[in-house]
Amino acid sequence: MTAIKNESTIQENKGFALEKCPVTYIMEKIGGHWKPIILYHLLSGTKRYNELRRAIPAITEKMLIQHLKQLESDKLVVRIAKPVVPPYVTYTLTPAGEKLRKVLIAMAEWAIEDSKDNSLTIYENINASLLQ
Amino acid sequence: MTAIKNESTIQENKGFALEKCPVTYIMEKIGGHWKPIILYHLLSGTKRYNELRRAIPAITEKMLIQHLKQLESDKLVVRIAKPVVPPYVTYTLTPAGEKLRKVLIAMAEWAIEDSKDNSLTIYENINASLLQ
DNA sequence: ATCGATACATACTTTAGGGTAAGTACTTGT
DNA sequence: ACAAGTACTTACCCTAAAGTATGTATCGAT
Repeated sequence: MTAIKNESTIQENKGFALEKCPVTYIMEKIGGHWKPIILYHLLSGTKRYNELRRAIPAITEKMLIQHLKQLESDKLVVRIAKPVVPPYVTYTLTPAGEKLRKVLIAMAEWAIEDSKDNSLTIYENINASLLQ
Repeated sequence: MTAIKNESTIQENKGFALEKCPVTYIMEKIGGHWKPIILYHLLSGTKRYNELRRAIPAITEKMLIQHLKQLESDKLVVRIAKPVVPPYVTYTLTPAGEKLRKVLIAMAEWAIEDSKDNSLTIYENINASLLQ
């Protein structure tokens, strides 16, 4: 109707959000489905490319390498390639990446607790449906 | 939980990942661009729908309501609607949602530190009330 | 009588993320 | 001779997520 959606430039708003909201900031760095998983596996130390692949069987090679490159350009991991054949490439957390440990561990802890609580409520729901 | 048998290798792998990887689990709940931001704003207490809108100017109404509903069905927030006109609807963290405080604060703290190190933008310090 | 405020709903379109499948280069093992 | 292992790269496709733009219900206020 007469309502003119006045969301001026959404880019402007996004800029504003990025300036003021740290959660938005971290989402730009570790958002997406795979990045936290990759980082989580790197918490236990330097890993070769194929070690990561095997540790995360559901990821495709394209996704793995793509996100590794993004993490590298965001200075969260370091890529070290030894000039040998066959290739020997390792990925290691930078100090900034290491500092994500607190975040990732907090995530994992929450997940473990929540999945416990949730399986309880699932059982409750099953019981409830059986009682109807 | 027993994995659902599936012909697809990918689905099987995803099931495996979900079973074994808590980080994957939490990504299913708070993954995506907007959810952590919404949850972060709810840390400071119950908010009306429009309060959230104004707090997150970059989000569209569709995204906001969509994610609020998902968060509700994942038992992370509670929606309470007073039967009045004009509508009065509030969103509050559940106990499970409250437990995300550690995760979200860790995220925010990391973001502030990292952005300083990158000397991009100096953020204002987090609202102290969020840290209690 | 229309307006504005609230809290949504919904049809449509666009975009970005992710998946599939194939190829590359180089060398050791059989 | 050729397969196997390593660490990628690239072209193509498909879907799910996100954005755009509207509509809806109700009431008091102007």
